[in-house]
Amino acid sequence: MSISEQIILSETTPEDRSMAIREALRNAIIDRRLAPGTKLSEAEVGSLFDVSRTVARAALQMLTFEGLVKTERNRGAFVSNPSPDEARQIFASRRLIEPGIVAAALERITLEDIEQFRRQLQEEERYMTERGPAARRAEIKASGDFHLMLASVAGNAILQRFMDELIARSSLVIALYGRSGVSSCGHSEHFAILDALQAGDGERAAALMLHHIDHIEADLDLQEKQGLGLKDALAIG
Amino acid sequence: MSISEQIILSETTPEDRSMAIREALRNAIIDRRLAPGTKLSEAEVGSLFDVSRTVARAALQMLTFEGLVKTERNRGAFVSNPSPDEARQIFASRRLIEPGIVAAALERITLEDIEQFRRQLQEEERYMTERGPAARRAEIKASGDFHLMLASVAGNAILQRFMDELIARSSLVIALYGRSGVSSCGHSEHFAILDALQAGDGERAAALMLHHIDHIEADLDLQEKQGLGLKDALAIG
DNA sequence: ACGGCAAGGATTGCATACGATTTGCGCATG
DNA sequence: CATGCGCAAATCGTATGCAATCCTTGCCGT
Repeated sequence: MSISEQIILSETTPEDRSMAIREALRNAIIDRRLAPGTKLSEAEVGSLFDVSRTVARAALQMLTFEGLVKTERNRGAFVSNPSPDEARQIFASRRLIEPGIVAAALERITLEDIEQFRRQLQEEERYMTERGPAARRAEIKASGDFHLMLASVAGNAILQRFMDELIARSSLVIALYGRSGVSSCGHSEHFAILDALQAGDGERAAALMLHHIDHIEADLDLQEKQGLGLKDALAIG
Repeated sequence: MSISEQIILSETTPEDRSMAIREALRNAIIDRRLAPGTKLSEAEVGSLFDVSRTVARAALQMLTFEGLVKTERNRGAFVSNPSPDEARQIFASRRLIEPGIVAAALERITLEDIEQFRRQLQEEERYMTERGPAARRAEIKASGDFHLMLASVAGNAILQRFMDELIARSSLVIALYGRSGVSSCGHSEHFAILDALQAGDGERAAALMLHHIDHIEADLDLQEKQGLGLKDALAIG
């Protein structure tokens, strides 16, 4: 493990430290500071955050439930390395859910919300001008945030939680299989969706969202890359 | 807590006992053997299943993630008492997801699957003839199983997990707010959906599924019945 | 008589200790 | 030199102990 920053979470939440650790690890994973396959030993996580294994374990359990880490009995927890097939399932799920989210959001969104969204998107535009892995990570994160904000105004806590998981895993997949400037096209599409919402055209907004997801997935290179070594050896041998 | 049967899970799974406990509690909750609001103390659960608080706690954590129990810090875990609003969100989510599941299932379902489904449905019919709370619980459970089986043939593990949660919470809601013979109409609708699937008519199957969900929700009496026991006592006294 | 308050009990939150299981390495041996 | 066996290190799974927190309830002052 190589989290450069020893994150101080003493001040953040006096309660539920495992939640804070989950959040920190979650961010590290979807930012790709923790590479897929990285081992997350309970003791290591615990010492990094200066807590006992008990609470570290709880955090890892939560992440396992979210599908961001895979736990093998008596072996440990590892950052999830989603297969292309898993990636396809993730996007299939999003295609199913997000149009509905858009429709629900249309019912409840206010002008203030839309203003807020626009400010957020303009904020993101700054990252697009920059290059480098840090900027790319910020892009991926911000792009996901748009979808999450949309889910939050939809007013359905359950769907919001589903989206939380889907976006997190999508970020992981994009970081793994992403090809190029995902966001350059994705960004304008976010604006287009907002426009449709503002115009009250749910039909169009949903269609745009579908296209948007298609574009994101189309930009991926979903090839079986390094089949865990074992499969490579078997296939080659 | 009053789980009559002290379930023996020593033989079931030599590994991951917390998972077995989760399963047992889960069944008890959706079968309504554990009433909403029931306190699930770590020590009590632990002693019931003859494990330490640690593993009991893990099981409760998982159930909390699924939304079947609500945990209050420093207070304990309680069987979830879904509000009418939560119930509406659950069914809204199902309306969003299940038609997509039907469509996906259509692509992959085999004749054997359909045969299996029919056998299952006929099996359920036995329960319908009986009366009493036990039969009602069995009905609710079986009715949910149909949807879960459908999700499993859809071939999307993520959606399947979402449905797992939605069905579990639906069962809880139906047990809480259900009015009458949910299944009498629901059952025939299951057959109708199967017929549409066998005919390869995804359009119709999805529409039938939507109607089916509508019917289930329509049969609920979604009034704020926040008794909490206190008000019960007051009303009676 | 009523409202605030403090002591007591119960329960969770967390840390640590111990046993179980797996992995990897070294050594003996063919 | 290759191979198989066995031991040791590491890590997880689980139990239990202690401290912190919250609720209850009885008490006292007003």
